[in-house]
Amino acid sequence: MYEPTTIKDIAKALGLSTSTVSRALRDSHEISIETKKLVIEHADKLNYRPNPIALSLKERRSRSIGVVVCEIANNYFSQAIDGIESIAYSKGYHVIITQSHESYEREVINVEHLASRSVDGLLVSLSAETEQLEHFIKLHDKGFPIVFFDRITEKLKTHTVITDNYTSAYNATKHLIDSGYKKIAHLSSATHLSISKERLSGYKAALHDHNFEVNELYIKNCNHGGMIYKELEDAVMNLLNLPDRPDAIFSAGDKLTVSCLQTLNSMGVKVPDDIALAGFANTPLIGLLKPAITSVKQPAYEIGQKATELLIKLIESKRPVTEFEKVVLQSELHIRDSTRKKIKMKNKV
Amino acid sequence: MYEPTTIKDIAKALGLSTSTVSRALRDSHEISIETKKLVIEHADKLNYRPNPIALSLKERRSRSIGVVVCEIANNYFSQAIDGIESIAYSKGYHVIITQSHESYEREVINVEHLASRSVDGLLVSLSAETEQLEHFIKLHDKGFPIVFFDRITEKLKTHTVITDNYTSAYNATKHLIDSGYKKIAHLSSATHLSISKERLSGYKAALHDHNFEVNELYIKNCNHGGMIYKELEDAVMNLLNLPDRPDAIFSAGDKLTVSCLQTLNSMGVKVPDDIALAGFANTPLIGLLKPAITSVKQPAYEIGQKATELLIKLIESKRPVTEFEKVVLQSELHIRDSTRKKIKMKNKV
DNA sequence: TTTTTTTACGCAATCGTTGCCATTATTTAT
DNA sequence: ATAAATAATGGCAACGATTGCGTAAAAAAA
Repeated sequence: MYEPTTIKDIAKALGLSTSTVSRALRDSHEISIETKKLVIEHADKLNYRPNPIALSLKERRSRSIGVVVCEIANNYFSQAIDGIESIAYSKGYHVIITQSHESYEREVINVEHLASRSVDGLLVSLSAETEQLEHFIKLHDKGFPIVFFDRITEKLKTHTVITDNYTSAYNATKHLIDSGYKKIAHLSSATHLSISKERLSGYKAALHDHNFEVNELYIKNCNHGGMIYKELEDAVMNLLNLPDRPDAIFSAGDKLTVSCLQTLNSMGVKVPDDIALAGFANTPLIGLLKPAITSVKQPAYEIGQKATELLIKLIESKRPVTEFEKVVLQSELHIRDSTRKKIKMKNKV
Repeated sequence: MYEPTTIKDIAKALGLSTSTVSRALRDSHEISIETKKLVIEHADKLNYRPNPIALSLKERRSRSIGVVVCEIANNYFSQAIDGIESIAYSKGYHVIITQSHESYEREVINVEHLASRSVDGLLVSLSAETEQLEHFIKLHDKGFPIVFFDRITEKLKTHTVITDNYTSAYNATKHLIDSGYKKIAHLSSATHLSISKERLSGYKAALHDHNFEVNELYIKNCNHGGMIYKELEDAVMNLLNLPDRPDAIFSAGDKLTVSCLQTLNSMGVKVPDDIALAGFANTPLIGLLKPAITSVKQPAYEIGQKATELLIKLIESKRPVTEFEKVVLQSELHIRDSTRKKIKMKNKV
């Protein structure tokens, strides 16, 4: 029912060949000025737009890049996507966004669809469920351009862009220590994710450097990355019911941090008086919460930009690339009410 | 550099014609079982995937739908997109998401790119800047399937899906009145948007039904839909500096509601004691804010689903559709601290 | 005037896939 | 034994746009 104008329609209407029309539209020097004018006028009148599908088929590229993230509702990712778009559009690429919803299966489906030629390259942040990487390796081995950001993997040699998770976690933990908290718990996402590992080691290092013991009971992982509220709630409950209850929680993700506060609030646990809370979070609302939460804010926009620049470089490179960059950007620690200094009971201990 | 397997590769390797291979893969009855087995095995080995671009070119459809919203960082829209995806995937369609960032120009670019054949239909929520609708009318006149949701227009005859904005606004305003507030201001998005108009009339109707005068000084519009913080801040400031300062604000959008609270907080204005606040908002964080905000929660997920169902029906219809639906879904009013009952000073007035 | 150059265009192949028709070989009916 | 039917496959065109090559006519040079 909907029939866009093609080059053929113009050719037929003007009694020319399709090649002439094509060349006239591309302003070739071997077409007379009068014919060009005629063709362009007619194309305008018929509102002609070249069919990008036909072009893709011919040029074997679509000038678009695919994005695979777990959830666009997460502010970290929506900011990253804004960064991705800013670079992509400026270089003439379109952006196709897909969500894995932390599901391995969905990730595979999205990747396969995007890659099978509708997209020139992929920007990926792995889902919490993903442990198998075959779907990426298959493509990567054939030279298909992929750049990982945020949740990356070492199993493929390619560009990666991340926040300095180690330092970010170290600083947040150190801040809790400096504020007088002694029993600091750590709430994180799926154990096998790169971000979880890096943040965990930053947390441990800070404890270690300040002569604190690492208590394994204080470390809780949510394997669904907070997608399942119950899982998070159980983890928090578990921490609260510990015989030696922690006096602070350092959480390692947007969703975790917010849900953690929600659980604490709903249980009537006062933050920071009963328990302090600091965590990774990119929500602009974080400062408006009750209480305002001390947060690690990642440079999501810049991460998206950098990842896209690297991807486009990969796509447009004439020869196979063998040298890969690992870009590490710094985060900002925003100190707010949820980690207010603990009043030290100096003479009581 | 990246060369996917084609039907030709299989044909050559097996000494068959491309047609035979094609038919074997589609399990045609006119291909012998042995040949089929041979072809399928080889296709598996070479990890063959049909090229969707070639298919699109041939079938003149891409089995994908385009989405144009102002901002995915807005929870209303990310929830709507989840609804869109749920239906689209179940019917075998892919979803391409684009953002207008409330810019008319960007909207036009996105629409033209999506429509010029990379997409079978469009789901649209208009940008705050959009007043001209030529870019949609051109397509619509040619029979290109478009469904509007949320910010709709009457200038095109097509399916639309919205929240009952009138009733939602009416109820929120009524709630403020019932809670004892007398001077209720209204903060809204660009005046020409359908949502603004409908919400404004609901607000006015509630005032009218309770014998309140409509004070035009109490009605503020942000023509950039809250994208520019300064604009919103000025509007709020303006309300606060009015000689007869309002005692409540009813705001008409996710971003507006939250930014309004932010401005009030930063100015040291107490909510609800100095001024009450109720507004449209779909952020799950709304209840965690300080104070928790009374909110109109729209059925964003369902709106996305319904709009997608209608669009796919349009796409797959054999004959031109002339009867269009206007689906109106109800919202939920969640009453929270920000509109706590005003203590009536009975004998003092 | 004849030869060479230039101008301006058309033809056909290409990208990957499928649909239609033709062709061959084999089987069945007469 | 011959005609007809069936099975299994190949060949070609088409989808829309681009492009190298070929060529006619016109213009320029000899």
